Amino acid sequence: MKAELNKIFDSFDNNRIFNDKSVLQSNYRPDEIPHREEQIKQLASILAPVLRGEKTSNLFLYGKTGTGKTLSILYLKDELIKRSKLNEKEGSIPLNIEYLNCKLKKVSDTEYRILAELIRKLGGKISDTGLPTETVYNKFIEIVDSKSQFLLLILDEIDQAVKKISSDFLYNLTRLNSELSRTQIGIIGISNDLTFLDGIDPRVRSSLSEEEIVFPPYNAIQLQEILNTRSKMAFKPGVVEEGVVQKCAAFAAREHGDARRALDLLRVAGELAERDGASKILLKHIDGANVKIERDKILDVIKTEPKQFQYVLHSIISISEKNNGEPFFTGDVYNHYQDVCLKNNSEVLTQRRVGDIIQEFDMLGIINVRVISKGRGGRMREIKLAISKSITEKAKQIIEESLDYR
DNA sequence: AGGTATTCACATGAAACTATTCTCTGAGTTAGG
DNA sequence: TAACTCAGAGAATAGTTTCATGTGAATACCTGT
Repeated sequence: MKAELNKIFDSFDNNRIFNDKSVLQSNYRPDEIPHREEQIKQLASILAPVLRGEKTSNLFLYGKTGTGKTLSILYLKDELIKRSKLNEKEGSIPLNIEYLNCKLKKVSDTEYRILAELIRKLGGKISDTGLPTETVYNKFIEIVDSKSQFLLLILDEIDQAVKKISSDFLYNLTRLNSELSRTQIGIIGISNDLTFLDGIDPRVRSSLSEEEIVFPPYNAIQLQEILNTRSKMAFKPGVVEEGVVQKCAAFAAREHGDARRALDLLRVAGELAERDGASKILLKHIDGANVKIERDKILDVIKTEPKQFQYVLHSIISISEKNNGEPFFTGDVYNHYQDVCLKNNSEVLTQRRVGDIIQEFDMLGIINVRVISKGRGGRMREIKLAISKSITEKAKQIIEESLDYR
């Protein structure tokens, strides 16, 4: 045993693969952002007026995940702040830029919490709950207006937030300036969803997206370049086998040019190679990484789902196994789910709710769902599992463990 | 045959309810001067 | 009299339930030829 352990530790000790793994992690911010020069220039020209103390247009950034939106805006934020420090002189109005990701767990997805988080970032104190939203607004205004300044609010993944909150939130945001006397606020929204603004009140839309910038996906060649630069820093020389980078890029290009995904692939492939004790990252490690990422993502979701979701999912998996992958319907799931609940002495949710849960699994990509009508046979969702057998097995096991099943 | 009307089995939407968590307020209690 | 405690009122949220209404197409039911 000891010998084995030592062997494992040794192999990690004389790490032959990684030089600096953090370069491949998603929070790493490179000095250069390749292939985004155009967007950054646009951003800069739109935002530059703040340096002269003029109000900027509100701005909206679009682009799929992993197209460098966040990276670019953060880069520009730093540059602007640097520059405004430089320009600072008597009587000039200070510039403040705050970045907030609306999707983070602690921010969750309520108007209240977004504001509270902003207040905290601005140095105020506010409790997590219990106060009327009104109070939080007032506090926010008070703190922003306590001294004169320019404030740029960067709201990342704002579409996620608005999905949950009513779009009144956006309306309130756009009106904020009229409530403030000494401070000017500019809003920069970031959204993954290109159609996001379609369903929004036109007045809000026009004032919120006075300017828009679209971040197109990277193509395979651009991805390769990005990967090459990073891999030079991340790995020791010569460990990346010929074609590995190309393959990573190709995988990610297929997924709407998601650079984050490509970097993840490369990193996980490196980790797999390391664990294998291999001296090089081979093509097969990429395939392994692809599977592993997918698997971890899904299993992680399953683990964190609440009890009732797990019962429903277990039912879905059981039925799917019985049906040999043939699609089945809402009613089947509900019946099975009822049995499961009764057997486990758990309360039984209504069909209405279970329907919603099924839909949420669809959104998570665990199942595929389609509403079909079978004429007189009724109208229901056709359900198919969207994950491979090895994952369902594991998922079932996890659920049974965590629920003390049956 | 061709055209309506029905009907099934849910989907989808809105509103209301429940339990929990948190703040704030003010009454009552306590300890120190 | 100041400091402390503690119950009760209000708010917000997540997760539901209840009630109401909507839906796509296979089938049943007509209709006139």
